[in-house]
Amino acid sequence: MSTVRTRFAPSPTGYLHVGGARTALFNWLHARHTGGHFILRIEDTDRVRSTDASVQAIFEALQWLGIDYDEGPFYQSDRLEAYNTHIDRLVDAGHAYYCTCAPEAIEAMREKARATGAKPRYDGTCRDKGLGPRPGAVVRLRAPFTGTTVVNDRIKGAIVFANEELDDFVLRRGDGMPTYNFAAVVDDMTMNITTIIRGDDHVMNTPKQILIYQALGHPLPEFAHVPMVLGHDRTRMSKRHGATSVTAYRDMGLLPDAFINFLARLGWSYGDQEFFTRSELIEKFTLERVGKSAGVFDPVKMTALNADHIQAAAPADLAPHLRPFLAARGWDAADDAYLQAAIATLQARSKTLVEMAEQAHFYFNDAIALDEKAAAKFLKANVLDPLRGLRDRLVALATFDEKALEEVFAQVMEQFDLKLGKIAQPVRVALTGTTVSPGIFEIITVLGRERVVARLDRAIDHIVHKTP
RNA sequence: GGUCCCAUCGUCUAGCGGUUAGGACGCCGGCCUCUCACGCCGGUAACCCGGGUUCGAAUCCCGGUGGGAUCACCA
Repeated sequence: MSTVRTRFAPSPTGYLHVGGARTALFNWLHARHTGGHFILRIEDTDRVRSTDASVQAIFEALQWLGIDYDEGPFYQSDRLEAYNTHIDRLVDAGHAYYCTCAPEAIEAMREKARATGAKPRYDGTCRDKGLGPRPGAVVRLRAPFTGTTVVNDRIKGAIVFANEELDDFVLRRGDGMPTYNFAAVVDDMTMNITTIIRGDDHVMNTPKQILIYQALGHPLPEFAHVPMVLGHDRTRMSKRHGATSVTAYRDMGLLPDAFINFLARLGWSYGDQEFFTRSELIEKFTLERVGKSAGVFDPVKMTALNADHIQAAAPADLAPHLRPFLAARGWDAADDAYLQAAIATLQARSKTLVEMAEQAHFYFNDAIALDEKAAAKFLKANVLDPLRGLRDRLVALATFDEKALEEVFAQVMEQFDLKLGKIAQPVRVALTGTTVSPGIFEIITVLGRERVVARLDRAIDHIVHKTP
């Protein structure tokens, strides 16, 4: 059995969107699972809509997703020679022919056909004229009128098309560029692609492509059409459903591993399991377990999965992902050990890296802003002495760890007859400026004695000056 | 409209003739607790409809309905 070869073949006419990312992912997973090769090919035969910025955007998105390729990127625009030699083969063999019909004329014949309820297809005016190459002429496939073409899909099973539904479609445009269907077949053929995994929206192209394979006398690859990703209104996902660009999810603070986990589970399942690491995905992914029906993209569930991944990750692995978000806020996270310690306290309370960065504010801002309401409620004269007592004991503490801290708090609580809640909240406000944060002992330990004492002093000062 | 695909809780899904139809997200209770979270316990909620086949259908077949995709010298 020959080794599996899959490919992702986006057209660079915009950013990489969610559906494309999932197609890329499934191709990649199938290749990695089987020990095959994954190839990247840029389908830029549309000279008008293709842009270099889009190509870069696609690279950037794939890199973030962690989807690497073994061959490529190949550009169809570099391969015109290959398409032309195959066109010549087809014309010489009589499987294709030159056509000089004007686009307007063809549109007119389609209109007419639609009006009479007939199929809007090319009428074959040039089919038997035996025309040779000439400027502006297109090349059409001589397609069969009768019979049937069947797609044996790995996901959907056998799909039968009557050939009379197809017409002599264009293989090469008047400007010499191949059409999508032709270029895709020539490329898949010459790149020895064994398994074509792509979106559902391509099934209607498949019989046309099969006809081309047959005309070229080449064995068929396997096809696997993955169901669509829908928006909340069950229509194909688009801009009006919110963010569709992959990099937008990066910027929202998703972890790439969480994102691919979510994408994989949208359409693919493995029993009751929801959480998959990247290597588990590779190990367990098979086309057999890809479902047949389209699925709605649920950002809430995606975020929940992201929270699970954040919680399961090692702080050291999270740090590089969090850094850009800290930097964007102008915070200095150069101290890696400090950053990781801070992360460890935030993992259970962050659904996204954005949330984590926001909650990390007090770790990276020594000039913390005291929330007005919080200060008014908790930094009052009645806690002045307990805070002072705590401060002095902390300064005197020999070992500054959670165990010692708990003892110190216990002493202060007993001395002033306070419950932990009564002292923890004022301290929390003093250290973070707000009433919400990780556990009080955790943040004291992470912040370290110097910062803690300085902030307690500030709070004490605040009480002294703001309170009558 | 033609052609093609699809159909289990609101959503993602498990199920591949016999299950109290399971899990996850969400939502609602409760517990835990120094705040917020995490976690834990419990609850809510589904087989699109109609015919067959079968001792027995969510599972197989047919029809309907609904949704989606596609009908280019775009990919």
